[in-house]
Amino acid sequence: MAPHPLGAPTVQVHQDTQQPFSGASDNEVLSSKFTPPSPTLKLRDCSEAEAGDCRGTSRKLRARRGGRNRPKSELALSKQRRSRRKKANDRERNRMHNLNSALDALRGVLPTFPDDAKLTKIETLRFAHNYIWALTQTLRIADHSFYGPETTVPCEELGSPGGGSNGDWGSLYSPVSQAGSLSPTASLEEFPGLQVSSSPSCLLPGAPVFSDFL
DNA sequence: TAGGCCATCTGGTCCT
DNA sequence: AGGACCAGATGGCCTA
Repeated sequence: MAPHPLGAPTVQVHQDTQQPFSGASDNEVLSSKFTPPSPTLKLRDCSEAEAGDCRGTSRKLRARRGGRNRPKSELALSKQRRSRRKKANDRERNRMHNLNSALDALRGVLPTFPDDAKLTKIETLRFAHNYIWALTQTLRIADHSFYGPETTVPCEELGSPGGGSNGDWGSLYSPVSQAGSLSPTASLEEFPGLQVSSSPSCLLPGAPVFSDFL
């Protein structure tokens, strides 16, 4: 598997994610939702097994075949399916917990106030996306001012990703602006390197105008 | 109460 | 064969 940009190994997996259901066992969960195998399974089992088994193979033949290939009873098959499903559910649960841990880690590095409502998943992703873009633009502007202090950066050059349409990028801080719990300017107080200007101009070296991103 | 968000289960598909 | 990943379904919780 290719190395993950987020650095999967650094993601903390909490104990409770490893054993998430201390209260109710998986068996309880499964038993409450488990749906019995479909009636068609019986037919399939028969077709999967050797035709002779369905027509009544002699005991001698079955005995000679040995334990491994011995066709399992309906009960055993059902047990096996249930066991596999249970294991798959556990893995899926852990996988989602890992995903949520990574999202939490991402939330942790995004500039929000402690009393802000927790960003939803989609908000976190959009915010991170736009935040990275904003930081990238800041670096670009910093480069411009480094090589030429008098240099100004036209708005067109700063154009937002995706061709400058406001589509995706209209959502910079949208999570919070939509929720009303975090304004762009408020969050930017935590960015020492970033300055906010109410002016529509993009010509302030080193000062990205976040209102242009909105 | 409707709508949004979330966790979980589940079956399908692809890969090793 | 078994694991990872994905998307749909479902039900619970919370808030406007």
